[in-house]
Amino acid sequence: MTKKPRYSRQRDAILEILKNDDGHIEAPEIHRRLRKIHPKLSLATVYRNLAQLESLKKISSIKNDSNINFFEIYREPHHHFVCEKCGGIQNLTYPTINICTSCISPHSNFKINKVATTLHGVCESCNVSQKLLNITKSF
Amino acid sequence: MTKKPRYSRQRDAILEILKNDDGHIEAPEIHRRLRKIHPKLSLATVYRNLAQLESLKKISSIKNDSNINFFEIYREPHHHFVCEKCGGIQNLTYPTINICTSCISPHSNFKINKVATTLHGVCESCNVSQKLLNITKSF
DNA sequence: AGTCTAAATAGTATTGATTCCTACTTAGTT
DNA sequence: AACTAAGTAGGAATCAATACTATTTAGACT
Repeated sequence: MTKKPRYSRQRDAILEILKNDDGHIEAPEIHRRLRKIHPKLSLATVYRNLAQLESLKKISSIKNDSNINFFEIYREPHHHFVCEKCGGIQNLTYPTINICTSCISPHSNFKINKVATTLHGVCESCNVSQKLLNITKSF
Repeated sequence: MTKKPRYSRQRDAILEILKNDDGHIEAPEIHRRLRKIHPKLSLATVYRNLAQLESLKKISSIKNDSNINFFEIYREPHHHFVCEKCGGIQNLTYPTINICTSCISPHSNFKINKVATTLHGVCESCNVSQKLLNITKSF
């Protein structure tokens, strides 16, 4: 149905960055990294290709609480942890829970494309530095 | 710890709107509705109070795929359905699954504040109108 | 290996929800 | 009644993301 997109060096490089990173990266960070090799790469190109790659299911995206979009290479469904302090995102490595598709069945005319379970809170490193700060304050 | 905020007619009116609506409302829509009674109400005031009410756990918010924030009166934890077409949000009325807190236990230094499960797809009314459109096209 | 064209890009302008800023108003305490 | 810290109105600023436009290029077809 959807035609295979034409090759582009830029898109390839963007995908390569995401393949070789096990974290979640923002578009401007991808842009920054690639500028070292492709000095003329435009940020708009990064955004356009990320959107295209996502619609091709080669990558996936998740937003933190500040609405900033983070990208990762496509992986089997999993959950995310979003830090409210630093805005960072981490994958949670425990079995996915496939609960929703059956539960939604009463709403038979809905079309479900994605089930996302996201935990919001304070990540390990922010939590530790918060504790240290509290100790300091108590003096 | 946190001091009780001073009374404000505006904040009260915002909370009242949300109490009397079982859906999910955007800030500008709340602003629009209240302007009829409070013609001088500022949109910034609406946003500021919504943020405050949320931190007091009196309301909760959820973003659709276009990053638009929707607000509802605080209810027991439940899941949401976000429509990719119209951007609308609906509550899913089936038991919440409390899976995550135990699964996250290996990450003992994390602080978990919220577990959000959100389904993304096409809602009933958008799905129906899509089907009608396809029938029309086939002529 | 040259021509053609739709897709992709670079660079910049624009958008739009949300937040910031500042002078003014007001709840509620003394 | 005066005081003051919290709240407000109105408009400016922010900033991630998208739109726009002239230029470049993948890759198909002679």
